[in-house]
Amino acid sequence: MKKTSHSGRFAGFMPGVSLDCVVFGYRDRTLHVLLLRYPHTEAWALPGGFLPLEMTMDEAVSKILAERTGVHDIFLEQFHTFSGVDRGWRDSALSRTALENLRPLWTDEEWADLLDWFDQRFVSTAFLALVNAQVVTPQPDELSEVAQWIPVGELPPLVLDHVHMVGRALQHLRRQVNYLPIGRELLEDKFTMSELQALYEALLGKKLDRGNFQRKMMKLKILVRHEKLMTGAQHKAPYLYSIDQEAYDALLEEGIGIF
Amino acid sequence: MKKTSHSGRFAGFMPGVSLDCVVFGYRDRTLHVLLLRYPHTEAWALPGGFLPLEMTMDEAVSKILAERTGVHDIFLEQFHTFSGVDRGWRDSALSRTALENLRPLWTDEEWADLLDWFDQRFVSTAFLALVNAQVVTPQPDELSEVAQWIPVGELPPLVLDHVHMVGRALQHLRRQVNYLPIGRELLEDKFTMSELQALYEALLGKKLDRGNFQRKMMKLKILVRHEKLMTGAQHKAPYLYSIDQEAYDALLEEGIGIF
DNA sequence: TATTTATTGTGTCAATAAGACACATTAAAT
DNA sequence: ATTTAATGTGTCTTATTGACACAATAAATA
Repeated sequence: MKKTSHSGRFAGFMPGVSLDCVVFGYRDRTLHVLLLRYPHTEAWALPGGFLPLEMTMDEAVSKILAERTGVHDIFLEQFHTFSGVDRGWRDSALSRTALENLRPLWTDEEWADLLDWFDQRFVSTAFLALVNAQVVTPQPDELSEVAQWIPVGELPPLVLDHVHMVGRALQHLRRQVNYLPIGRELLEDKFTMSELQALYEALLGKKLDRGNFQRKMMKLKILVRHEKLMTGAQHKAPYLYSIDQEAYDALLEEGIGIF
Repeated sequence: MKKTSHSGRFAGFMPGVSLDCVVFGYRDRTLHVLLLRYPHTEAWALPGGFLPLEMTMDEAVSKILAERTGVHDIFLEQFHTFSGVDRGWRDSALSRTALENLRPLWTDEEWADLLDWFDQRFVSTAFLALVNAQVVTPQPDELSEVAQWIPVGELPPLVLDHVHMVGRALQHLRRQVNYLPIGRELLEDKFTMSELQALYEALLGKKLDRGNFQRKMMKLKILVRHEKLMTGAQHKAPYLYSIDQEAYDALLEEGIGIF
């Protein structure tokens, strides 16, 4: 197969093709997104990167996420490919500044190479993932100053069309809820019923009836009840539950409609 | 924005990026796919093409479909981006032959240019559409010998990973049925209830109860009943129905769960 | 003309699910 | 011992689903 025409640092990547990750994390009863901040700016971005010639997107996106944030071994699902005509780093002041602040990291030659690469229009395929934000602590890479969980309701300025990407990812997720029992990836191994309910309420953006929620979840037969959790709070101690992996997988096969 | 490095015939396109259309048509109570056959071969393909630098994918895919098949003004929805490492025309004997049979159409110079272009690895975003196969008659373009409706159950050999694309499109469609009342695009303006039922059965691949189907569709309040259809057959004449556009659009806003 | 045939519109009935809310339980504070 | 706040569970009404029955009817047949 023909080699790309780009040389230097980016010779091994498909030109004009990029990947971005919308990683949702759950913490403090709120849905968060994993964002990177570029040095010396207010410009944040989704973790993303480019497609190596010898990798599929699914392979590449896992690698990119691990390299840029340290987050690894999670399930990423493609949800949309963004192809705006002006999808390029030169297009907005925000992304241009973010790029220029990286200047000190490279030699003149590298910088010219890099500018050339970033001057392209990129078509970007976006992936979606769910993790437990209490357990997963992202680490920024050399390109970013901060890697952080940000509540979806309080998004800072993002480069390119990344705000739009987060919106589409949320929309996709809310539809998914009807097909897949979500929770395993976002919560601790053991959790209370009200924690699970709070998660669904955060995802769906609406209140649910407590009694009905409990009945509905138990009828799925994927929850196992464990010992009670003694929090020290002045009320009845809730049971802890966990997800039965086998039953869960079996349910995924059929697909279900809840809510 | 930086220009692509390709010259000649393909200078105006994003390198390594392509688009494909899975157009489903309904006819004879069977779901069909629109396919093109390349000259002097048994190699069929989905209508596809490349992404012009100045177009979004949504704009480009409509243009491509119109140019390659004459099918225009239909709603195409992106459903997946395929990124196999070996997605290239040189990868399989079938697609290589299909390409070589086009040799007579070009001069030596054009041919070299073309080979160079087709030697790339392509990342392809696939779109999905629904039309009434009785009304829409596809016309092949200069690259293809035949443009034809083929039943989804009888797919011929397809180039690249196009079989896989059709499979994913079908899967996507079956999930969509749960959210959107499909039918408007696939049937005539007026149709009988059993025609509508047959369509759903073709899409879902399973039989549905006649009485319950009728009740369920009527409860959606998007069907308008018209005069009876006198076919001349020896049985009670069925009513004709059509879809109330306003009610239909309103329902799309909310989203529904049926079946 | 009366009867048969194939298909259609609608009705019924039991089983199941959804939504709203009530009530008793319980760990800790008072 | 009583109160408090949250939890587990039950109940009741209303919708929804799935399976099936039955009458209506346009044309063919006798």
